[in-house]
Amino acid sequence: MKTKILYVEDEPFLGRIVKESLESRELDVHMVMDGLAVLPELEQFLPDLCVLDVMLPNLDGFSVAKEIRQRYPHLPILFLTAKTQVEDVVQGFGVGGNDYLRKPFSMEELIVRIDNLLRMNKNQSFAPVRNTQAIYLGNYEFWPQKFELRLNDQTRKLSHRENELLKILAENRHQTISRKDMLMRVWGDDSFFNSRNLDVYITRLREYIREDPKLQLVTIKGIGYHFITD
Amino acid sequence: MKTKILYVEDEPFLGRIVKESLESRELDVHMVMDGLAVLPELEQFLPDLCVLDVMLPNLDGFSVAKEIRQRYPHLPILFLTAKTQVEDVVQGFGVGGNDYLRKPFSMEELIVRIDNLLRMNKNQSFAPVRNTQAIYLGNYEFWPQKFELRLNDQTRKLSHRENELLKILAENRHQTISRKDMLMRVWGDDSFFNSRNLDVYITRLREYIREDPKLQLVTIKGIGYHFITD
DNA sequence: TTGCAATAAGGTTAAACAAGGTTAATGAAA
DNA sequence: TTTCATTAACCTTGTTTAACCTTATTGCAA
Repeated sequence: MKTKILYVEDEPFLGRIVKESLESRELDVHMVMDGLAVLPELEQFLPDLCVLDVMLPNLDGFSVAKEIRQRYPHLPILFLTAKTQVEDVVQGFGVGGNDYLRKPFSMEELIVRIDNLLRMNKNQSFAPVRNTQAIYLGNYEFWPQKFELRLNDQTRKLSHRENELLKILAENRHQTISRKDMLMRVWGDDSFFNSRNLDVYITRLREYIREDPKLQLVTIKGIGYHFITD
Repeated sequence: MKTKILYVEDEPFLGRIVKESLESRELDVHMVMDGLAVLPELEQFLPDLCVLDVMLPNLDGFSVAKEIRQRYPHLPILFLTAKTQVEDVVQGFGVGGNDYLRKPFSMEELIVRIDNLLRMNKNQSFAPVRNTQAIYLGNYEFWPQKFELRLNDQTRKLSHRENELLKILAENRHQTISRKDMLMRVWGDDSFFNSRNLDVYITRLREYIREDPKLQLVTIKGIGYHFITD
């Protein structure tokens, strides 16, 4: 499957050139022209990387990045902007950006920077969970697109929330994941009630993975969880 | 423990300014002025990140980067150079660089870019304990990724704080570790209450390792602790 | 130099508190 | 009307705070 780029740009001219240029490098590019359209598209498309223009109608690129970062802590974000002031760069990294390229830029440079971010991120997250492949968790097979968790020849159907949560845990196994990240990605906010909700789902997932004692969902009180799979 | 930066720069003037500026941000900076001196220093110092000037005497920055990359696949490398041609940028990423900043640059921008690389790399660097499996402490086995401390066939689950603290002690066994370092790494600050907190956890860890009299957690009053494991 | 406070640092234990675990009941949607 | 998500109630555990005790270090007088 091709690497997927979500490209947010409101200048149609520049947009088309960049999009085509990236596509000619075997990247699957979706372009969005409005800040408000980014999050819905993101959830649909599940890209491997975002390229964001900063000046956008309705919702500026920095705000968009903040929202993205809340839900997807490891998704690489590259800003592409005419703002050349150092304060803008600082702000860009401050809201969770991972690179910042000033306009005008050369396509070559954009490409090597994209490649670099993808390379750095490869072992992180996100990317693993997508296509029709299974994720192996101890003796279990987890099929996130099918909402299924298998052990030998038993298959358990997962609900939407169960599936989302297990996906996040699986993507981030062997790292500590904050409760906040989980809440933002599964529920979209981290209010008190959703927080107790998360506890309920953690209990349920622990029950589902109980058959393999190698799988451990360790609580880190006050912080989050740590999923151990071997 | 401070984050360590290896800075390779042959212009003494610029070098001093950048070094001091980074040090004022609580980074531990070693500066090297010759391409050939980089690898030995690297192995000694084991930095968390390298900042490389490209034009160097004896061995240029790109070649140095290639060597570094061979040995340390995940160590972040940031190029800092007067070369502004796109081909140079492409080459920089091609040899394994992770960011490329053109001279003249602002200190602010360098700092946010360094922070960004460190943040992105957090979970896969080559720091001493992270990639290790078990750490053997006398008759005990300590599995920091699993939050487990084993003796023969008994396994004790450690809490987050217990685990962090034992990790620091284990990493620094046979050296004196200051209370301040421990507090900063486990609690993030060294206020009075956390300080008493540390005492409580030290007591607890002493109880956990009591079965092997070779293990001694020696108090050095007014300074810190010294963990003896044989 | 010895001996003896005085003080500060840390040790130990238990209580208080907050975070999360568990289970069941309620509510909403298909 | 069954399934899933949410809310609620009650329980367990880790972390922090507090109180009291022990040990090292310091300063000073004999």
